[in-house]
Amino acid sequence: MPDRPQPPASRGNRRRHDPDRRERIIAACLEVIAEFGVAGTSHRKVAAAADVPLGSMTYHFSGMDELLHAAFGRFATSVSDGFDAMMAAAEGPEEAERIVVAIVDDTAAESHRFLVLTHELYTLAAREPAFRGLTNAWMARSRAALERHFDPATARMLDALIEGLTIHRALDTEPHDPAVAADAIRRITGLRT
Amino acid sequence: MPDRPQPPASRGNRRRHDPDRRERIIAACLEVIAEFGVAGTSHRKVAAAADVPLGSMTYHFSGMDELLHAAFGRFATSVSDGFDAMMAAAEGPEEAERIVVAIVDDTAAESHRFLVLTHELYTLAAREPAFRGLTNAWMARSRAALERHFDPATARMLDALIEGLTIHRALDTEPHDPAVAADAIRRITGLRT
DNA sequence: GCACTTAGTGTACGTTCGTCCACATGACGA
DNA sequence: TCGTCATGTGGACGAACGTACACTAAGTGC
Repeated sequence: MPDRPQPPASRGNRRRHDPDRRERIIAACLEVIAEFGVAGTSHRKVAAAADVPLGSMTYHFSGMDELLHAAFGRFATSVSDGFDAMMAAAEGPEEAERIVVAIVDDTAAESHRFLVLTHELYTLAAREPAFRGLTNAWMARSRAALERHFDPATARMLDALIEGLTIHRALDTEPHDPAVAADAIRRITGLRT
Repeated sequence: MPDRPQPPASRGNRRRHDPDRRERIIAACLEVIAEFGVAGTSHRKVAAAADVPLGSMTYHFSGMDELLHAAFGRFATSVSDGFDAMMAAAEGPEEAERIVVAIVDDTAAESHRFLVLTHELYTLAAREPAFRGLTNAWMARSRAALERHFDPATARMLDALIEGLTIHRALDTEPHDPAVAADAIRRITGLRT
């Protein structure tokens, strides 16, 4: 039998020292943004999602902006990592092109979460220069990854095209002919696969 | 000497019947969104910007969603109108291509407002299907405008490319070589100007 | 000019928000 | 074991929010 009164079981026996706390908050923040948008994100919702006390929010982050910055930084980095790894795995321009086509198809079809988070970030970056660093770094890494297989100018064009194709595919409710995207990419790369 | 107390002069002697009121609210709403984002838009801010009483908000619009829908509808329509007019003015694919290149250059350089509002709309559409109708109609009109000069498949590709180029140009802080965008567009159209 | 309808408004309510700070708690050297 | 310190917390506070509704003002037929 414990000699101190137990904290309410529902809150759980939170250990005081929790080294992953900050990371958990960031992860929870991304989930909240994905569900409610930046517009609907609040310290309270994030705290609830991460199962941490409200006070932890201002303890770990100076304010909403810092939290958003950290969350989107993590998001952009992880997406960049994934893209870079895929490009690194390709063994030549032809295979790289095939992978790019697959990415455009898959992104549009599957990942709603990715789409929402990306746009929330772009929207933030469009208005507040403080978030431009994030998008800049992301774009720079995308281009660098593409430059493994294409010349710099083509890499830039491809990067922009991927962006536009992904957006239009995702937002359009009518079904798309996948061949159109593949053809567009081929016209940019100039490869005759 | 008036027998009734005057309303405060600062608020002005608002006429009761004001047929443009709804439109003024919509216009003010767009300005608020451009400045504070959807996240920072409230009935109160819009009412202040439009110089109408708070009660007018719920009188003219059932809620924030309806207001946003009306505002973005107006925005998308006006942008579509502009683009369509420009395409209609072009006298052949070569001129159309030149105009498209100019649009990409200008949009990135000048219109911060356009960029912000566009992304706010996309973000909304990405999360809430209720706003997809707006983006769908917008995209459909863009494609139709391009189809004045290009075949349907090329028009789709061009539309997506314009999107991507505009975004990347606007968000990138490093200066861009305009020739890259022009070259990308040429690769898609296949024209040898 | 009066009675009645319609259009529009001011305000108060309950909710949710971010921030703050007095305090509780675990870590740790003596 | 105890005292001290840094870490972390709970709850209170004022500001801002959307909504609802009793009301005023303008329009309209007589």
